[in-house]
Amino acid sequence: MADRSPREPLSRERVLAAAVALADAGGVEAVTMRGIADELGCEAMSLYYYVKGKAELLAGLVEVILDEIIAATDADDAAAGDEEWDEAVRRRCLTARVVMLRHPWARGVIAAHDTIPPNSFLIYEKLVGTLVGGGFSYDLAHRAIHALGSMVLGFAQELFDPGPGGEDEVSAEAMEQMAASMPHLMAMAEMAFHESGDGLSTCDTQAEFEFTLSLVLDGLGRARA
Amino acid sequence: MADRSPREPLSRERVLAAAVALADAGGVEAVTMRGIADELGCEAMSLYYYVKGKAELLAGLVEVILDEIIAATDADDAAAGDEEWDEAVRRRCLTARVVMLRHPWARGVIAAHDTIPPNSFLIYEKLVGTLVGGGFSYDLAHRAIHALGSMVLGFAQELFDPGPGGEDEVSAEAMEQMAASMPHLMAMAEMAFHESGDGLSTCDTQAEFEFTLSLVLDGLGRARA
DNA sequence: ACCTGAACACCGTTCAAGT
DNA sequence: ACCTGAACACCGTTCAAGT
Repeated sequence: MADRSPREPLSRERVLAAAVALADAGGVEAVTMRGIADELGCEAMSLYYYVKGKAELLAGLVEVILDEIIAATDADDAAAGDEEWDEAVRRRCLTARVVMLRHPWARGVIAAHDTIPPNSFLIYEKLVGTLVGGGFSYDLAHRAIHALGSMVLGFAQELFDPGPGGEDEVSAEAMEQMAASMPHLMAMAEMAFHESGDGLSTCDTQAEFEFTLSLVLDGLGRARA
Repeated sequence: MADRSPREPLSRERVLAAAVALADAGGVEAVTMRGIADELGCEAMSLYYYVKGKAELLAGLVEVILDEIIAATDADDAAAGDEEWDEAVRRRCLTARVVMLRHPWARGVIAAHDTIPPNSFLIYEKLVGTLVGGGFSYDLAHRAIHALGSMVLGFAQELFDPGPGGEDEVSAEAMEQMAASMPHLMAMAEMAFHESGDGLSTCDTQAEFEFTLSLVLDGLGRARA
């Protein structure tokens, strides 16, 4: 699979794209530094100029497929006419699932990855927007995100957990810049902040789990009748 | 971590236990043939006498934590008095979650693993039993299993899919033996068989996904009001 | 039957060196 | 700035050989 074109410049995007192609073809175990290099017609060490290491590369893969989900749902949103909040949410979940099915390896990689992909916030922001627009309180929207995330991605993530890495990587300005473009997430975070006295609260995933569980059990009980 | 006792005989169980210990302490990446051997005070090659390879070892790890879930829920069941179907199911989901939280690495390993762990059928059998006992049709019980599985394990598995491996590994007698001890699963499989004309049907995971999605969305809509 | 030494192919990663 | 050769530590796995 080497020798695509005489001299296409390397780039982080090309590296990630090659990695995705390898994963699609042969699963995660096919994603190897040397394999990617082969695909790109370069040496394995060249990749380190665009990616810090294997871990960052896998994180990059997650972001790529999340971007694919974002692109797909955005296109859908643009094509959609007037719809209720639940119609919109259902539609987005289904197209997200289509993307996930296109990359069967992604489930495992996402589940194994422990830090939150930054671009997932874009998805949440939009989702919370639709929910609040549909009459949801920020509190319920928060629970909804957890419930739906556990369905589509396969588990609920922490939303506001800074993670063990500390506050490096993202500068304060970049953070504020990001926050400015996500009014709904900000409002939601503030909500959570007020409720739990001690600073920026991490999600109570136990409570979220029980909430979703109740949703499902209630629904099953109703379906039984 | 070597040199536990002068001469404890190796065994598949000890190998898996050592692997779990390593994973608990350092994540999946800490699970290495040589690492396990160190833990057990033997050489890496000795492990191949009890485990076919790394893949089978990971499959073994999944079974170990499923066994842990089974043991925990069984103990709970024994301690529980009279309860409605939904109380029992909720309780089991919660204790299953406790086990999953004890082994954070398990989520990724299970999600990455593509074949169905045999002992998961034990869990399903019991679950279907409670549901049917609670007035569920086998059809709805089937959907319930998918919905709950996607919550606890993080995704819905195929239930009757023989998998790409063909019918080796499990002999016909062992299969029948197993089937005899799982009347509810058998009944459910027969149900699915009758509905889809063409042989032993694989699950329509798309339909299951949409069903669970509707459960969640309906529940959210109700919570909003 | 159970375990191991030696050996192989392959991996991620570093670093000094090339252009 | 971008890429690579050489080298290292570490994998999984095989196989013939030990007891």
